[in-house]
Amino acid sequence: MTENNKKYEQLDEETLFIVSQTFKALSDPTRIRILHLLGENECSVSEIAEQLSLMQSTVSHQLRFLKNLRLVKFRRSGTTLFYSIDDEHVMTLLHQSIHHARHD
Amino acid sequence: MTENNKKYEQLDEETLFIVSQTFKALSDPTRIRILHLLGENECSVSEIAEQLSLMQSTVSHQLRFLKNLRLVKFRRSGTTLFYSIDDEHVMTLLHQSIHHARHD
DNA sequence: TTTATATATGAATATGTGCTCATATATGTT
DNA sequence: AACATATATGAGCACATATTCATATATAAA
Repeated sequence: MTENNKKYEQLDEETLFIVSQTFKALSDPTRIRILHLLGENECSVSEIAEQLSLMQSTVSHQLRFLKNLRLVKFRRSGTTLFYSIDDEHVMTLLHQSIHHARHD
Repeated sequence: MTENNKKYEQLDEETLFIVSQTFKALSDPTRIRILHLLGENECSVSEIAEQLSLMQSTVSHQLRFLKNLRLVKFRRSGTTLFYSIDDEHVMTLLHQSIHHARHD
C-alpha cells in the first residue's frame, strides 16, 4: 500500500478559462504598466498615453481589452474618460508579483 | 493646490520583464494544467501526458519552458525524469487565482 | 451648424505562440 | 553491440496578439 490512491482532480474547463484569461491580461508589459499606473491614480486615456509614452490608439485598444475582462472601469467627464481599477483581486496578484520580482 | 504632486514611479524594465514572464507562464491552459498536476504530485513526463491527455512532445516542450523559468525542476531515475514544482511563490499565485475563479 | 478635442475602432502588418510530426539523444538491458 | 524505452528537440504550420495608421464617433464650445 505505498501507492497514492487519491485520484487527481482535473481543473474544470470554466476555471481553466477564467484563470488563463486573468493571467493573460497580466502577461503583457503594456497592460501591466497601465494597470500599475491606474493603481496609483484614476487617469484619462491621454494622461495614460503621455505618462507611459504610448500612442493614444494603443492605450485605447488595451483599455478595451481590460474593460472586457472587467479589470478597469471608467467615468465620463465631458469628452474625457477617466479610467480606474475595477478588480482589486487582480491588483493583489500584480502587486505580489512585483514585490516578489524585486526581492529576489 | 488640488493637484496630485506625487510623481508617478515607473516600473523598471527588469521588474516589468520578470513580472510579465511569470504571468505569461500562467496564461496558457496547458501549462496551468501541468503546474496544477505537479502541485499534487511529482510526475514523470509520460505520467503527465497520460493524466492530461497530451502528446509527449507537447509536455516536453512546455516542461522546457517551465524549467527555463525555474518554475519546475526534475530528478532522474533511469530513463525516467520526475518533474516537480520549484517555485512556491508562483504556485501561490496560481492557487489564489483558481480559488478566486471558483468563488465568484 | 461648424469646429475642436478626446476617445474608439477597423484594417493591415509583424511578431509570437502552441501543437504536431519526425527524429535525435540518453539510459538501461540483453 | 544491438535493442528498447523515456525524453528532448527542430521544423513547419495555424493561429493569436500588439502595434500603428487612418478614420469614425462623441461631446462640448462658438
